Amino acid sequence: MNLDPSWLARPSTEVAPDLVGCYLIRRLSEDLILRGLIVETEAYAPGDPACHGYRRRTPRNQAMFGPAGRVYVYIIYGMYHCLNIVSDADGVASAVLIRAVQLETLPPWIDPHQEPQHRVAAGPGKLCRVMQIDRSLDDHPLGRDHSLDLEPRSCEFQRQLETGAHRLIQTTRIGLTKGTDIPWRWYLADCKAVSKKG
DNA sequence: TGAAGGATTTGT
DNA sequence: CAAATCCTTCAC
Repeated sequence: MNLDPSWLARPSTEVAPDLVGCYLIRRLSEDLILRGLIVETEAYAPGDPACHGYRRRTPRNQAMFGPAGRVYVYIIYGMYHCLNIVSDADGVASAVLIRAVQLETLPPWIDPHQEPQHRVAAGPGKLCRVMQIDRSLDDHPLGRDHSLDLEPRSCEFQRQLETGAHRLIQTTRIGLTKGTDIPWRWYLADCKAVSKKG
């Protein structure tokens, strides 16, 4: 990972906005590496009724309680997977849901006629589908030697944020029944790859 | 052991 | 707006 590991060992509400603009790397083989610009994230943290770790540690959510720099992957609605980057200190149930990425290049099995490239990973379930992320990766570490990795923002992206050429919007999270009023969702303004507006 | 429900997506 | 679809969690 091109990021200092301690960078993720902060509260998810700090990590989530900082992850927007970073790259998610999926290494499927030597020849097939997918890179996606993270454009939308959500934070889940202790004391948050929507957090899977809100009640207690279970076999499903145990990865969230682990150290920062690993991933928490779960199945939702019986048919989609969602990818989280585990954050904060070891023992703290904290993670950042990656809700959307903008893929640099499409994997060869995706037909560009079916859907525009900027929409194929617009949504947490869709990005896991197109990047072939499932529960077999749950609790796996991020890193240069691993099938999942993270790269920091480019200098140019950072500068565009600072000059206002890119804007980060903070608002409420999507699809929840609890904690609906907590504004822990961040996305890149005017980005076509974001799952939903608002 | 059973039932309710869910951090979604898609099509009507 | 409702269905698809099944795993997890909690109650009895």
